[in-house]
Amino acid sequence: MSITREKIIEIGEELVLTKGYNGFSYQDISTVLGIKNAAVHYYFPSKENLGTSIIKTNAQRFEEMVDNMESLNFDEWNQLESFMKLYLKSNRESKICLLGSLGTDVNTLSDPIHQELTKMVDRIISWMETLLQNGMKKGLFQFTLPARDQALRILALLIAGLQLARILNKSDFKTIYQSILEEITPKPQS
Amino acid sequence: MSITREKIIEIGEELVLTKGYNGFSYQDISTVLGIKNAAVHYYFPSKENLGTSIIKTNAQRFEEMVDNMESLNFDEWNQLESFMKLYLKSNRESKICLLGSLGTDVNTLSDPIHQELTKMVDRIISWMETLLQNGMKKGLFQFTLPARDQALRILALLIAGLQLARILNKSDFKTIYQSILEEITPKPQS
DNA sequence: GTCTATATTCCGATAGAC
DNA sequence: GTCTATCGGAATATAGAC
Repeated sequence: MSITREKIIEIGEELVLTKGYNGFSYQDISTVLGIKNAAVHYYFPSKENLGTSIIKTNAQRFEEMVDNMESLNFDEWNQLESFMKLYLKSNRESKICLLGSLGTDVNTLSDPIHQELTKMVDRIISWMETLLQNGMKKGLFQFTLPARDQALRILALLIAGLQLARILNKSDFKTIYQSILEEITPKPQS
Repeated sequence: MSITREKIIEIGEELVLTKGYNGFSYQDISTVLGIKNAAVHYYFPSKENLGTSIIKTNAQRFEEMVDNMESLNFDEWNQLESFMKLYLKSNRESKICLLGSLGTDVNTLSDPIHQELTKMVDRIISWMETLLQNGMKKGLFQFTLPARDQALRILALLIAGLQLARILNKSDFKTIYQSILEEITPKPQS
């Protein structure tokens, strides 16, 4: 796997998270690398190829993280918190979430990239659903909704939290972040 | 105020909500109106002018709705539900929220439009904060967070709910919608 | 005041050089 | 295999016709 190819994906992802899929061009990428924009087309013939690769790379990173946490025997609480900390990092860097960014542009995306996006969201939701379910059985979490609905809520709060924080203030994301943890923290019996 | 001008804003808003700010062109608008794209520049010299007008029109509509609900003596619960029903309608029409759409593209927007966006989000949050505060005093709502934090959460859930629903399924927004109402519904003492 | 013809820049993409 | 010169078209925008 070429190093240039990897850098293109990396820069492309950064651009999707900062300027949006329709807000950047091959030029933006090639300038950073000091090459002509057409050179990017060698690695990714169309922007659709690049977009798909960005999502796939991101999805793969997610799977590796999950595998890692499993092999390190992270409990459900720590797994969820590790996932959420990715969003804390994005907030610090004024980036938004890949899912929220592409969610805005979804109607302008071709089928392959659209499908890849749907697949990734499905995967994350179902991962979190299982995590919440198992964590609740152990008493690590407490919530009343069906686990999938609770997962939907958490993901939605993270996604729009980053968007709102970029418009308003970074601290607003931290507020939302904290409220998520409180939402699922087991309450002592009264 | 010219009728063409109003139609341009209307079509422009629709396009921001379906394809994103960087996902449509003056051509898209002029084609619908059966004129040349340059005619749109007569009304809005630059896309920045159009973008600003779209936000201002939207913000004005919000203020009119609030005024209306006040004069009709809507209680806080009905006011919040009316606001949220706007999102139900957007979900049916597969549109996302203006705030979420522009939140993705915010780094590509020029200062005037960026400021207009910030102003509108600030206004909505503080409106909802007051609403929640007053409604809680009357016993219409129940929540433990500071009112502004609770408002942030509700807005975030609505914004990302629409984005996720467009990627996954319309019914996922309804799930989130319902969960918001449950989140702030007063619980009977046990 | 309203719109069109036209300019300019930039985009994604191809053909071909090295 | 890697990259550049270049194309066709679309984007925003101006100057000027009616």
